[in-house]
Amino acid sequence: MTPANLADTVLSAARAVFETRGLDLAALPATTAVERPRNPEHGDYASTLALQLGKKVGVAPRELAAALAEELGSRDGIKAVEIAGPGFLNIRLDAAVTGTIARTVVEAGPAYGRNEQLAGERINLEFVSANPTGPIHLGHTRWAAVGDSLRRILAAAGAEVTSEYYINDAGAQVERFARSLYAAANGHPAPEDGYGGDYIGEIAQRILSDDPELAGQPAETALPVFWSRGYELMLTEIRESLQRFGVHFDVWFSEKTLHDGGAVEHAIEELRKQGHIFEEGGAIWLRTTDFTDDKDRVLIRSNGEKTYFAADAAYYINKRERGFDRCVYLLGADHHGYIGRLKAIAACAGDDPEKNIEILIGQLVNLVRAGQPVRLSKRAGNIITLDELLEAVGADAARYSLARSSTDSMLTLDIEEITKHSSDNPVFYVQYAHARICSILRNADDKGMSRGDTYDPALLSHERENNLLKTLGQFPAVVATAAELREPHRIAVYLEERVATDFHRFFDACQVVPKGEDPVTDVNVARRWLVEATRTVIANGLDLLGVSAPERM
RNA sequence: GCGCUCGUAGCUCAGCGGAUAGAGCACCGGACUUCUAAUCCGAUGGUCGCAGGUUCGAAUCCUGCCGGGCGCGCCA
Repeated sequence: MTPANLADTVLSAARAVFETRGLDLAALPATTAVERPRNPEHGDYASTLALQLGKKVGVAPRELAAALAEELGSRDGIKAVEIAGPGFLNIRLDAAVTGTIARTVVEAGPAYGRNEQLAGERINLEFVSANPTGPIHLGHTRWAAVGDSLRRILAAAGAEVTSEYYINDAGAQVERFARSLYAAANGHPAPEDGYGGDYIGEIAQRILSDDPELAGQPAETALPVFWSRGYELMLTEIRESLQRFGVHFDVWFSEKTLHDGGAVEHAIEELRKQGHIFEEGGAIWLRTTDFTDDKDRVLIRSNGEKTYFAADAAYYINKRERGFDRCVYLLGADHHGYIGRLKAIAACAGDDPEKNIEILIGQLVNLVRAGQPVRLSKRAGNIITLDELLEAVGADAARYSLARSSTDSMLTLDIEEITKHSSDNPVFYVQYAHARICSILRNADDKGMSRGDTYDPALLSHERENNLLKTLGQFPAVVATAAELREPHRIAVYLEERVATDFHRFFDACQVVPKGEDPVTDVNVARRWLVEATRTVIANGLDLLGVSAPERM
């Protein structure tokens, strides 16, 4: 029995009690959950349903709990139900019930943990979207890791997800980039408003090696070439960096195509139809203050130029026209001022800003080494690049470290700590559990100890087997919660503090493969099921984080 | 000034209203002749920033204050 099954049982028992006593069935929630008490004396699972409902229906919580306990106690698989404190229900299960979780997990395999919570939802997930004017750096890296995990998690929850990278290839930034390349190619210092950093020189040299004549040519003819070649080389480099990081984008969306294809004009027409466009001082405005913005925004400046905001609006409308129900934006804390105006775009377009658009804000990341601020990057000038981070710590450690904590909290990564190949490093703690299991399974196979078709779940009765089984049973709920709250770190915390911990403790106390010449017992076989189930959960969980599950370490 | 966000062990961080607030690092003490010791077992370490409020119950929700980070353009 999984926790979800038990929760259903609790709810159905509550319904029975309500019917018997003539209580208001409308007070019952649609779903409930059971929790795992920290204190083992409080049973296998606990429910707070009586506490929550007591007041609603005017029955003392303890009295309601007593009735629920009696009803629940008669259900299959439940050994005992006790009432504690103000009305907690502490539930104990029959010995074999928890043991069946291993079969549930093994049979589901890679699908274990997937759920249908977000089935039917079409989600556009936009993240990173760094300007193609320099390498991906630390500021983007947290979202690369978290965004890609979120993509996997939302998909596991049944959503149809498209991950998207918005390329800001129109406007002044890329022009500055081109001018910087041109200056570097001619041995001049970067323009006042241009880009510094060694990569500018490197890219300029690559362009020159293809076309050495370019250096001497006037800006008029050379700049367009530096623009297009520089853009191409930079974007390729960005794609390759992200690929090395294991981050996948379904769509690379060019801002320029938005302008060239008339999407901005189209968007303004759509917004005009909704009645939120006005003219003032020769400029075209969107009255975002009709909704959640603190000031109105210019779409077309009085000199005829479209603003970046106009492209934002056009992009949002484009996404909706491509059929996405929900447009999710992952932005750094330095962009939190955009929430109001982005939501206002959706509202001005006639959408529901609470449903069709969602903006997630993540705090910034600091890097230190042994407690000291990390030296500045040579390559990017004043920031650390993703490539440098990858070189220093590797993709697995980098992704895990970044995905491990809530994006609400500012994160300080210590390079020294995450490069340690030892127990100091949480990612290895989880990966090691997986490698250990693979080793056990190899040994079992060598001994001809197969899993077979079945096992006796009652034999998995050791306290540490029980804890591990109950932990494995929580995985689908953890995935569902991570998807619902857009919080990938819950997967990492669960793997680390629950699964890997419970597995290592189990391993320490319970022999899986018989020692020496000992015969294979039914207990050994049952444990093999448990170990395979554990391997499945760790592999599935690490996959959601984009971290590898090694078979050997 | 206005707005967003964070404040939990020496450090880095968990804890979507539940029971005695957790983990890793650091520090101290134990456990390997047999499935991986990158592990396990134990000890130390807390006014959950402060003060009120909401309720059976608050680290969690509300208000105020203090402290850190960030943002407030016909810039991109």
